[in-house]
Amino acid sequence: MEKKPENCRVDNALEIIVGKWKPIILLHLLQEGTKRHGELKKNLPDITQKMLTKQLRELEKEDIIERKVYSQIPPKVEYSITDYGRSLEPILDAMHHWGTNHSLRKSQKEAIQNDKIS
Amino acid sequence: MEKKPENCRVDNALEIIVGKWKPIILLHLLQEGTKRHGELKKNLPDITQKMLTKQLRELEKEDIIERKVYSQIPPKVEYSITDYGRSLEPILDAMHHWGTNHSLRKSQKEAIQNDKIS
DNA sequence: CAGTATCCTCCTGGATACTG
DNA sequence: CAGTATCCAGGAGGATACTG
Repeated sequence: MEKKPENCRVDNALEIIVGKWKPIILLHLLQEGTKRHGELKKNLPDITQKMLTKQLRELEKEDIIERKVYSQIPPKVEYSITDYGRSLEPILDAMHHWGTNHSLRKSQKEAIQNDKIS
Repeated sequence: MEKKPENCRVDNALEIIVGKWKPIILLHLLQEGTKRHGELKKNLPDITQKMLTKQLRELEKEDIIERKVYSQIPPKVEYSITDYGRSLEPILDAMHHWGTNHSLRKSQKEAIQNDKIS
């Protein structure tokens, strides 16, 4: 695996992960297992149905999640992480770890700023 | 560090890294050390000056890189990774690793498709 | 229940020209 | 050399209404 900048493949991973709701959707499926469309919607109160469907479809197209349709009325659709999708977990963990530390750092900086002012 | 989806901090990290040219800029600075504006431009043939400046400014604002200006004519400006920026390396490595494997996987899939057709 | 179908807004990124 | 200043196109994401 070449590490020279010219051979950068970071964007290949970013393409998959980037999307307003993709990381949080992946965390739900990774940590809580299979979920129905409606359950995800309930856990993501601010997402619209259109966006939820769109993000799920994009993840499905890349084999990150699996979509299982039950032909019944009313319809039932279940989403789950694929093995391949699970391979993203170290990346998501690393980002969550860094992100947690980053927000800490930011609030500390702001505290210092406020001290200076007062 | 809570790992429940509701406490997701992945986006905090994504915000910093996402940007058409940020990952590759970071790799250059991480792996080749301090660089002048013009050197980066030369290594990134397709970037416009406006975009290069914009991406660098955004990284600087987050303390990921440092900008050092030499007051002389003609001007000289050097960019380098900060210690804090270096803390992103595990994330970038993980994404590069995953991304390399992902493009391999994709080309294998395409090969299978072509076999089926012919 | 789990979607489509429209319409709309904003923001990212690019082309191009100019400057201390 | 290392930037600004404009102008512009495309796409991501959202609001809302409808449907098998």
